Amino acid sequence: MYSFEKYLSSFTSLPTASMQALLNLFEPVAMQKGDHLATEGEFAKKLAFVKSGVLRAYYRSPKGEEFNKIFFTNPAIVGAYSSLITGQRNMINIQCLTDCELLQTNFARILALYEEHPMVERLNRVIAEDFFVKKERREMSLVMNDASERYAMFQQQFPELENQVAQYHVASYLGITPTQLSRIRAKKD
Amino acid sequence: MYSFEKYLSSFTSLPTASMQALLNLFEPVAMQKGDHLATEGEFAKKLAFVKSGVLRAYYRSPKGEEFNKIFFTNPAIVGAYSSLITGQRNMINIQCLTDCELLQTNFARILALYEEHPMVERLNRVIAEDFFVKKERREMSLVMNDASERYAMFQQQFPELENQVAQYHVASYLGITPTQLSRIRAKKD
DNA sequence: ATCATTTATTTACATATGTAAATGTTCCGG
DNA sequence: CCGGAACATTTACATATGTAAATAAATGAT
Repeated sequence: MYSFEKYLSSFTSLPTASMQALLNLFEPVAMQKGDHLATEGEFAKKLAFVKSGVLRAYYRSPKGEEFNKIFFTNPAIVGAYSSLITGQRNMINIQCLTDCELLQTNFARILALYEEHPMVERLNRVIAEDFFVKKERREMSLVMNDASERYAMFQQQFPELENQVAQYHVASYLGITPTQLSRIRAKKD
Repeated sequence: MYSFEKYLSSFTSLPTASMQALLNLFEPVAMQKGDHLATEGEFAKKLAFVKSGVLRAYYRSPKGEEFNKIFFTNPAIVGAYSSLITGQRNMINIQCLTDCELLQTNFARILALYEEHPMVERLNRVIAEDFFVKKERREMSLVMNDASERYAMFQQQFPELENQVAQYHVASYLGITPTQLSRIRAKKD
């Protein structure tokens, strides 16, 4: 398991005092399978680091269909990022697919560090940029690759995950129905 | 036409000196239809503001097919953002679809302002976050909406644009073939 | 262990979209 | 203006994927 500190350091190095100030904001939280970390319509407040377990972010269409957007496993930062940074109402849901151990804080507390610890703001920017790049890769693959290619990529990007979450969650992530995922799997053999 | 300064101010307010320092980095450039502002495989350097004209960002698949990712019209900031911020080789192409007037600079010159003008770094973060939110909306619509819904959304988001660029560019943006776009258009009447 | 519930696969059919080729249309350079 | 090139639409057919329902398999609670 990657530690939070090690994960943060992989983005940009922080003065020890700033790193400590930042780490101190987070407290351990145990969540259960099915629990939500963020719900659409709210104003998002929480940001967390995934120590263990699996979460998903998903949209819901007006008709109530759910669309999985991304999975989170250690190490990852999880939160309704768009809502946190814009202050707008949150449009996504974040839910534990297994029991999870998180390190959690209120995002406002991080913002409050900016003045005294400018490198925290820089870290935040670097993380935002990293999110951006990952999102770009996913967008690219949604347009350029067909479902069976995306399935192969999913297996590479999240090895093991296929055994930890329901097939229909994977299908939803790939943008297809469980039926179609079954067909793709059947064809591979 | 939105001015660059007004556009920047819409993100976050900057001290006059910082705004001036930033604006001074940019110089007017006239580009012709077909010219490229960024090409895949390079290390991106340029960042520009669109004063007039239309540009597209597009990927190319290994087989050489092109996939339009987004269009840029006034007011917008255009550049191979992922490459600029990560320093990795650029994966996208940015091309003028009409003659364009831009305000252009070398991204490194903006980074060089960070120490003396911390608000420029903040502005940059805010813009990165805005990109992120927009990208999220697009990703969402690629999964949740079918092509004919995406077409309607495109018409809303880029009114006028349909008359300025070739139909197959719009089709590529929607993730469908020109044939399919024709069918969708035919069905509307 | 057993049974009920959830999840996965399969089947049959419907629809959206792709491909390739033919046909129309628009646009631009001479 | 003309004629060719680029673009758009249409047609016919192929394929990917969706929907709904039946069946099979896995899982979890008692």
